[in-house]
Amino acid sequence: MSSETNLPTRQRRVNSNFITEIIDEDLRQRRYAKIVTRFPPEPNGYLHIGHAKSICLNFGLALDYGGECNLRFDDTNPETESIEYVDAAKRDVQWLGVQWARELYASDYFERLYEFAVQLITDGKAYVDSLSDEEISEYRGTVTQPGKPSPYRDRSVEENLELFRHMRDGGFPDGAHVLRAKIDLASRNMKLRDPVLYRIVHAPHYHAGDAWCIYPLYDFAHPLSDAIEGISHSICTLEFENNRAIYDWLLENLRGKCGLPHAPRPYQYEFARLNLDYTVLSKRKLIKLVDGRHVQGWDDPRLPTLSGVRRRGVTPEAIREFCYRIGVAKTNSRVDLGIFEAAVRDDLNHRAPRVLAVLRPLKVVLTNYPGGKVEQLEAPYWPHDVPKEGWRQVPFSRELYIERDDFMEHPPKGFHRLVPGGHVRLRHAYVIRCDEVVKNASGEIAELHCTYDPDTIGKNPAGGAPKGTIHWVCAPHAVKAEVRLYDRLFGVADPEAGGGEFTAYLNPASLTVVEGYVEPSVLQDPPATRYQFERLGYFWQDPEDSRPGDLVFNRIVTLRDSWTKAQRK
RNA sequence: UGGGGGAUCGUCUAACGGUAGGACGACGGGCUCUGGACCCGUUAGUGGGGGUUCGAAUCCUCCUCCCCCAGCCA
Repeated sequence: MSSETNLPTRQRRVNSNFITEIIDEDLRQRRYAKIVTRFPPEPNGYLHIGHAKSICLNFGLALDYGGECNLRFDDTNPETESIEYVDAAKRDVQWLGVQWARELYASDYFERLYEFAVQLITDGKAYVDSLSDEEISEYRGTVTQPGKPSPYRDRSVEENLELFRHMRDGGFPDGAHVLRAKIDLASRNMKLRDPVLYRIVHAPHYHAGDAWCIYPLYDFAHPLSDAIEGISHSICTLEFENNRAIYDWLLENLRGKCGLPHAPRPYQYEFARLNLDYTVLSKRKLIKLVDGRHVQGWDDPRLPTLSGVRRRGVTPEAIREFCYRIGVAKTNSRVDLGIFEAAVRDDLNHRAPRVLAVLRPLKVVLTNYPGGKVEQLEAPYWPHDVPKEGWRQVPFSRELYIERDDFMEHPPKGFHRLVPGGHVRLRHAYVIRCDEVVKNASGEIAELHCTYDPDTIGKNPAGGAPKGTIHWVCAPHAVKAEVRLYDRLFGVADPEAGGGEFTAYLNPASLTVVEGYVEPSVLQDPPATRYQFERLGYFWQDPEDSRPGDLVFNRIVTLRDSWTKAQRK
């Protein structure tokens, strides 16, 4: 299977899909000198991993085919857009590790777009309509009934030109007139029933300032922006399939005019947007979660926003790998969260040094260990299967903390951890035996009295290897830390299904905060270090809230856990 | 009831008239001072009916189901 990319499949940023096939054919036919794509966010919300799919696709194709990809802000609606979102989007795109050829704004084309509109009017292909928005809606008909022409549809070119100029000059209030394409009121495609091209909005624009009081709509601005930039392949999502007819109509009527080349021209292709289990990927719903204080901001680590997953600790490489794995197609689909988590774990497994931390401490006293003694044990950062080297010292003394879950007074079958009278290996340290369970007045387990076997560093005791190894932290040296345990944001796979308000399905346990202990070596590390807390998961310090004397860790993702899985059966 | 799209293992995705493959998962085994990782194996799919063909996921036909379209949002 030869390809125009000349790249072996494994080195491609984008798995072959229906779009790469189109590009291969276009290149074979020499329709374009090079491929040019664009990522066109509207700056009215934060980017999320659905956008990451589009970013990886558009920038990935540019890389694979030696073309280029622009970052273009599709900013034609002054009432919802702001510079905050532009800055956030740029930050997120850069963080993802892609590089745009040019940073562009549709609003920079407003003057050219105006000229295109005048050209359409001059050609008798657009007219100023003075119906109200309700009337326009009525006149448009329904999916089964054709629309009927507005009484203003046959205004003269001169009158249209005059009116349109006055629209621009500010002579009319909002909604008084619109500019419409003169296409076909009876079209089976509703989008073609004389779509509105311009509306009057007396509002300043965050980028264009107060230069305009008329603004183009997406259907007008987008294809022409593509054409201005020399885009070859304009990739968008499935819900724009019907809009493609307007896209083509505009470019066919304007190509070769107003400075646009006759050829080549861009073509639009649509792929299925990403849906991910247990979360929502729609700007409207994300805004609602943020504004409704269901989460603590756009960068809340539970959110699927790029700023959220970044703060959570997920790396851009993991996001890109995820996008590579899920592929691109036209089928509406919903991706299993497991695919995302697997990509995150695969990335972190080779990136994160292992350290010991205890989230729900249970004190262990080693009754046969000398009171004032402290040993420094050498512990490797990496397991045998990760080809990296490095060690740190971990202190060991008479009092330790272990995980409460790692001790059971009445264990079920198959429990390989500490039990009364049983042995267990302390990771990188000794084998201990539990001699006594000490309880408080209310009958809860307060601490464990154990004895250690001094001859078990690096070797097994005479009685044979214990069944389990558990993690621990030396009590007098333990570093206290707040640990934020994140779980899925919603309790159901598809919060948008089933009717009702989607916020009703929010998972009340999406955030659990515990006070735990981490081994003291982490104090020596750069704060952005990502760790595996052995047997618990991957963690890093929260970039916003963690302080040198007041550590806060986020759980990025858990480890696969075949024990609890087996327990459920 | 109109138009535009889409249907392949549980999930995502390949195949371009010639052995239905991969990833995630699940299941079983191995290894292991992490119940992690890794290794091996197994499971499991072409929505349905006709037709063309030596041969069909792929071409034709009928049907079913799903998504999108009646914003002066994108």
